[in-house]
Amino acid sequence: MTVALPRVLDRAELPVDTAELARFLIGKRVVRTLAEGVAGGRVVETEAYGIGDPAGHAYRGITPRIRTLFLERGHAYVYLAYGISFMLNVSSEMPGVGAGVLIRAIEPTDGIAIMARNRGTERVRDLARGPGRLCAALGIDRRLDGIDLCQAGPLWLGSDDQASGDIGQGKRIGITRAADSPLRFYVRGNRFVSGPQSLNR
DNA sequence: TTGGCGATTGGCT
DNA sequence: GCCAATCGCCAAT
Repeated sequence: MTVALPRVLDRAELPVDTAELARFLIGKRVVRTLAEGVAGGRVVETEAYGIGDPAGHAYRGITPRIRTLFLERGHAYVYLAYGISFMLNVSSEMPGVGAGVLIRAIEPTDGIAIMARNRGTERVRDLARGPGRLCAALGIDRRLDGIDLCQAGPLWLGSDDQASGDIGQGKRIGITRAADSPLRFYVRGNRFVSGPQSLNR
């Protein structure tokens, strides 16, 4: 089943601060347009990698790979982690400043059959629970690095279609530097959020 | 030119 | 819970 498509988010709506943007994106929609149809869902988990963050990829300055993290807020930064999984980030600050928000999980709403095929599983809960799974489900790779997410196209951000629920905040997952900063945001109790249950209450 | 490493995942114990 | 898979990047040689 497919829900009516949301409105494309306007860049002016996006908070400039990285942590604020990470919280703002909870409940928004990620929409992927593929040859087979539209796929996507509601954002239920994000992490902020802000200015001067030792865990952020931009910490050591700009390089060719992370160039898109320095684009004006609302652009995609896609990279390959562990040689296995792609990660989708939303650039989050003013042009020339390197920072972003990692989209860690979405609650599938559209194109579930497409995502199931891309993921090789029928279990809806497992389609996009985790940043690598999310990219696999939506067919996101480096070809989408740098695209504008505030414009209708192959991948874009849409408005809320319902209240996002109670938002929790806690430590980020899977990092070693600055590991204790509470920069992860999630919908409390939502079963499409990744990580152990103990972190999602 | 090279070696160590990482914002993960899935399978096995 | 533990661990291997897998590869692009980049700091250091």
